[in-house]
Amino acid sequence: MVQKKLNGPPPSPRPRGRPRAYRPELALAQARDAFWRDGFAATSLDDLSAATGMNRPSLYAAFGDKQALYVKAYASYRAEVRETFRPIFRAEAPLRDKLRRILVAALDLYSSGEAGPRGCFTVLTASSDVVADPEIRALVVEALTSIDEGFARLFAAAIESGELPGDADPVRLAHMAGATVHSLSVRARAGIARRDLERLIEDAVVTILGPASADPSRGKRKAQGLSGK
Amino acid sequence: MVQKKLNGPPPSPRPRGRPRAYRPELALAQARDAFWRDGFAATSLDDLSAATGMNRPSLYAAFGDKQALYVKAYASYRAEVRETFRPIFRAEAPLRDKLRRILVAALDLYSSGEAGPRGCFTVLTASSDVVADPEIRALVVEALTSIDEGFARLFAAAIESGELPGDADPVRLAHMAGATVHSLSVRARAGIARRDLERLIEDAVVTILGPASADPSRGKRKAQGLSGK
DNA sequence: TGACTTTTATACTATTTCGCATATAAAGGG
DNA sequence: CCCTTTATATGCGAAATAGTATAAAAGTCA
Repeated sequence: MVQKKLNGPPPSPRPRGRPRAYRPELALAQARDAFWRDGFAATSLDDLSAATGMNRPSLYAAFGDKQALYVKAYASYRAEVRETFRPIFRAEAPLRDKLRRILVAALDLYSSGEAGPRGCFTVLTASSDVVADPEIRALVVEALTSIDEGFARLFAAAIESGELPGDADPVRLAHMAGATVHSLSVRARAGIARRDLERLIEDAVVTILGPASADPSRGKRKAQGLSGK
Repeated sequence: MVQKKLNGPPPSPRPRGRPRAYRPELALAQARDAFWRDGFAATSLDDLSAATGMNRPSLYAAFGDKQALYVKAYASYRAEVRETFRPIFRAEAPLRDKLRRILVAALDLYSSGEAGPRGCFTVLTASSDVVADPEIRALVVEALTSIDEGFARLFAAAIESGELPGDADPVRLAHMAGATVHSLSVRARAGIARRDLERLIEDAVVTILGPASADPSRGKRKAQGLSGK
């Protein structure tokens, strides 16, 4: 019985012509790395061609012109960052540990890069191009908002669970956590030593949540910088 | 009595050749604005020529090549920023007002720019070029350090004067104030509304110094987020 | 096998970019 | 009035850059 034409979409329908010599997702990640390091203007198509292993006509066929490729690369960065942080934000853990883990994960991300730490694509690379390109600006605003909202949800949940006092202002705390993330990004890219950045993280945790109780057996922590507005 | 040759340096000795058609300081400021807006790579010599009104040979004679001009432009930015903030840091005022004024002055600076807000040259433009140029990196590290140290001195003086409790940690508070500045810069350049950024400033002041006392007649403010290392 | 389809590889063009060579302009000195 | 000095103006040229035309390659389908 011939069933070829009756099948739904097979797992791999093998397209008609010559097969691709690259994997689109991988190539996009490599282009993203190049843009992330050098920015839009300083990354030439030759650089992108070398980074992806694709020649220019293939780049154009796959992603469009340089501008379109940049937008796609940045969007892929954002998607990957979301995937990285979602489980950390959702993890079951005490608020203080969770906040610290989030900031350390951000630091890890910003410190990565073979040719030196790159900071955050949103904060450094894309923000620079914001003046020239409204599409990038919209993406950057969305990213900044999303950071704040993630932290605000975190703190709101902590109020709900009693880990923060009821009169704490989640938006205010989220602003400061977001500012810490931005600052980590800038400092990491400047090459500030990791030890100093870990110190910054501790300073932020203490400032946002108050000093850790010396005696964990006491149910109520010394809450500082929490209430008000 | 002929005294021409005996005089010390006259106020304007009139140099020998054809007089300059530009004022070096002004031209440098205009080049700085161009770099500030678009970054190193995206600013061409034609752009710089148009911005300064100088043609390229004059640019080279006055400032050297593009790289050297960039470094000089960034250095001039730093010098101007220092001049702007020195009096605000030194002003005689309550700590809370002073901190707020500093942050508002930063916001004003970052919001400036004819073609949209530019953020901080250090945080956005120069940081992007840090990966490629060690000289820029050194300047950026110096700038970041200088921000932290300025705030740390401010808080240390406040401890000295009794405005902050003796066990407050000036470096920790300075880290958070610096982070607020970095965050303001990023958000301003992204085009976040000024109202929201003023809210961020208030949130930072409250988080760093604790909520303002509702009753100023009481000598001791409710100190929050202040003590502890 | 041979027509068809899609991708890759090479080479090309038009433009931009940086840096500089050369010629001209505007001042002072003797 | 001519020479020297310094700056400006024009424009050249080599290299880089973005984007594309064209042809070869590597598959499928019948």
